Amino acid sequence: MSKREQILTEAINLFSVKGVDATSTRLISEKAGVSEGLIFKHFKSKESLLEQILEQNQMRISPIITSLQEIEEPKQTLRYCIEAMKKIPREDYSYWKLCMMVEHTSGFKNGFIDQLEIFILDAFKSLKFARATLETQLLTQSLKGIFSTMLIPSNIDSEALLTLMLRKYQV
Amino acid sequence: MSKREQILTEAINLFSVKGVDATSTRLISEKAGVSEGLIFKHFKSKESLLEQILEQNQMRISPIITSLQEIEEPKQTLRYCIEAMKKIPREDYSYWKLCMMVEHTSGFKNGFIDQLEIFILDAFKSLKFARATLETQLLTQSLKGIFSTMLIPSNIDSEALLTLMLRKYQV
Amino acid sequence: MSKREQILTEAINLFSVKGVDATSTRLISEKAGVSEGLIFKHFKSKESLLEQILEQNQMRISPIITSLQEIEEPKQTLRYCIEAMKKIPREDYSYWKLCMMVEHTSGFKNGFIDQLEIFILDAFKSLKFARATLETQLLTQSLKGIFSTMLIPSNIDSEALLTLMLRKYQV
Amino acid sequence: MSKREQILTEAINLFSVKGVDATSTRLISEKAGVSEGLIFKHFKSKESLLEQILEQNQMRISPIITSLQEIEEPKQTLRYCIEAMKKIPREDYSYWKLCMMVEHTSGFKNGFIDQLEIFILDAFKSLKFARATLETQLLTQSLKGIFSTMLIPSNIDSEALLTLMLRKYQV
DNA sequence: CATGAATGAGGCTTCATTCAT
DNA sequence: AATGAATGAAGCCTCATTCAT
Repeated sequence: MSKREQILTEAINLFSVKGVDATSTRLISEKAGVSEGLIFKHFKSKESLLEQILEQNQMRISPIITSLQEIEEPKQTLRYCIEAMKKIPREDYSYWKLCMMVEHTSGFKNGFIDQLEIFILDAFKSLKFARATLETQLLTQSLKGIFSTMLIPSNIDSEALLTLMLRKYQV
Repeated sequence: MSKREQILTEAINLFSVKGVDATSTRLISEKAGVSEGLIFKHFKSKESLLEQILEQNQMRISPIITSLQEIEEPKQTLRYCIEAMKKIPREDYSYWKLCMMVEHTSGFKNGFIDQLEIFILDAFKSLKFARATLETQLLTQSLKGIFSTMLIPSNIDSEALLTLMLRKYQV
Repeated sequence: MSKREQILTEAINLFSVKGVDATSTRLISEKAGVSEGLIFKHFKSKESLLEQILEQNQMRISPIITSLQEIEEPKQTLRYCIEAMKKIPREDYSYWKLCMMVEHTSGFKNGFIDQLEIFILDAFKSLKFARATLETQLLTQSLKGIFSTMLIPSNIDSEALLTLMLRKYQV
Repeated sequence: MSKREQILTEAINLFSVKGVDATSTRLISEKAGVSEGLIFKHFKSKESLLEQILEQNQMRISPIITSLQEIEEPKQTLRYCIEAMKKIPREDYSYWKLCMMVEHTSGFKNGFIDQLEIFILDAFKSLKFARATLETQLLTQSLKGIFSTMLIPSNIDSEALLTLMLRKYQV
């Protein structure tokens, strides 16, 4: 792993645990085992480091989106979306938690669940749900709630919640 | 409003908008129209200021809890819980948003919805739901998701989401 | 003990233990059980509080000086001076330690031993010591060294040192 | 002289003149011609800066100790100890004054004279003094008293005092 | 590519002091 | 005489960032 990548990795970890502002570039450099100056050589500024991290969105979600696009049956789409968060590799949790945290202070809106929204909407429409948009928003927000129990340590069995959800939507 | 209260008010506002770490005590003092030193006379430290804010939990939620306790019919309890967030005074939004944000970095867990959990659980049990605990967790997390759309600016009609939710639970 | 005196007492204690600069008026007020403002009502400023403390010099040393003045025999004077520090009441130790400390940073020079100097000089002169002045300075500085072992906790038996000194001067 | 050394030098000077607490890191940085932050890059904290200064003890005294160790004749040892303070380079005065001042508030005990103590004790023992320990303590404290007249501006001729002392001990 | 010395701005906090009550 | 709220200046320290090497 290149030094650049080490910095990225540690920054994500620290940002997601302590928050962006509470994480100093000094600490990042120490954990990454590089000099503090190198962070600025590679990323210009702390803010831009954060931006570049958040831009990893595409790269981290694309395999899941690709699979989604291949599904034709709307019910299956729905099931896939509800269970999608189970497919996230454990080492990406920090990244998605960071996305979640950032949503509160900046206008950023590219959490994991957000990106499933269009697929869910299409599925509901295909299934002739009255008020498909509203149904989409409801499911989306519910999934966000469940997703957060996966990212923040808690003693909630998120998989069980997803199973229950599947049954509710009969998919 | 006493100067102490002005400080509390401005701190909540700023914390909830910019985040705790990104809000300087200097800025709080300016917005509150007091000297910076006064913050520390009243609250000892920035950290303890945050703690004292978070302790307002009881005071801010008790009217709603009190009403809840008087309800006997479980279906009505459920309806009340689902619609509870509508009863939050607008001037408390910042406070609850702050609670939400804090959940991610500290272990703090007293968001608004969290406190409805026991009532929801009792209701589900009374209604003989199989897996009442799981149902409770699902509803709770869904409500959290919806609640966050109320606190973070978005173009989602949260009231409509709640209505839809009521219908789903047939209450 | 009046509140004014309580302030004085605690100020002396704290100054002598932590040093003047490291002792805050707030701490003094707390230990003295009075409000911080009262210190300034009585003493105008922290600096002036210190000055008023240091002015207690006369009051704290006069009984010893009085006895000294009544002695006619020079050898007895010498013995009295050497043993004088034994006559200091224990509750005055803090005061004299403070005097000692202050000597290093301000030009203040009224430590306990300093005030014996003229009597020692007279005695040496009466005893026809060659270089009476020099002898005086030597004895004075030696006594200062011994005195400091009384004021700063150490495992030196200062009384024994004084006895040895008496023997050296054959008084 | 490196910036780190400039900081050390100025810190010693200011500490010894105004006292540690009365010397601000800002002032040190200004006198040293560096930014205030650099002090903390090099020394972590003001307290640790002081500690690192006090640790210079060995470095500053070792040439004198080395010479002492080479002396075999006890009388000569005694003479050397009594006159040792004359061998201190003038630019070290501030350092030793600081050591002296610090003795009063912290438990620190490595003043210049303290380190001659074992040699003096050995000498007295070799010379078959009754109560060698007591004699040592007496001489030590006397020398401390004299030493302080060298470090604090006064119109006492400390060299003359030392000469007188030599004669008293007949060395 | 990588470091480490260096900086200026700003952060939290404490201080001595004042003033209305 | 006594308090407690309030202040402005200053203190120590950390931060993101730059630059020479």
